[in-house]
Amino acid sequence: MTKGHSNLTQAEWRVMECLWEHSPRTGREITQCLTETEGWNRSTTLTLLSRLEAKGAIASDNESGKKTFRAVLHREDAVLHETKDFLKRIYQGSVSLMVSAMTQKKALSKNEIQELYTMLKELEGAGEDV
Amino acid sequence: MTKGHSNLTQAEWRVMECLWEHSPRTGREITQCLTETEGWNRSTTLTLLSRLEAKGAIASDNESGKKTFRAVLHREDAVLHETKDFLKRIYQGSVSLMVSAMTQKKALSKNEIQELYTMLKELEGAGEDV
DNA sequence: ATAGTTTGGTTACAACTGTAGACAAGGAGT
DNA sequence: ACTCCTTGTCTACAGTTGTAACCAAACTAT
Repeated sequence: MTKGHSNLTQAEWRVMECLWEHSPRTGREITQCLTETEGWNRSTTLTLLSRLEAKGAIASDNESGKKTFRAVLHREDAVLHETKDFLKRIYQGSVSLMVSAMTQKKALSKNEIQELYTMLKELEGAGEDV
Repeated sequence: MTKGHSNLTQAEWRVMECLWEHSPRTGREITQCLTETEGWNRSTTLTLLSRLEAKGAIASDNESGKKTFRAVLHREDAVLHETKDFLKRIYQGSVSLMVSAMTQKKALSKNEIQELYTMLKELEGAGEDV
């Protein structure tokens, strides 16, 4: 799998996005959200929710009769994990290699470059005095 | 799928790496390479080779009795495709978002940052007069 | 020619994914 | 209490992926 081991699948990722956006949420809200954005059948979303709960990525609370789901896995962590995994697989773990490859292929817009540059300039500056 | 549509799977990617390193190559060389690096059974590699050929990512030549395989899909293209796909999935397509996320999580070494910065500085310079 | 070794192809199979129908428990309206 | 809707669980199923055993053609050394 573009994925490794306990990574999220693409479909699961979509569910998480939905929960990260706003958590906790009722099943109704989640299924609705994904029916709209992905055209999924209610069951599909529910199944994904189970799988995610099994994986420990989300949890459900059932207090007061109303069941709600909430993300346990933090977006940042998932993102970082996925990113590292990706970089390792394709670029031996190096971001610079990636950026280099992209620029070579002219896959970065002027804007992107500019933005990146500015960001790094700051980092460099901040880094000086550490 | 961590993958979109006609993307390479992780295992397939490994086979391609092997072929990209040096192409064309005989089945023997490839299976050997992957047995060493991945511990795969000969058959496993052969199966992957078939699948890759079916996908059109590689091709085989059988002239002079000796069969050889060669990469058809170029590494750069595969890499670019995979990268775009990844960025879209996780960072709405933005590299800067990615770098930003990584720095926030302190997932970039000083070196990486330095390297990136230098690279971009040049790009910026080159960009001026386009 | 014969037997053993390479080598490639075919088939298999379990785990994982995407996707959803069927069913059951809990509420709401009458 | 009875029926209808809502909501969650279970089951299913086809396609993909990782992994490999098995078989047959080719090749090699006697």
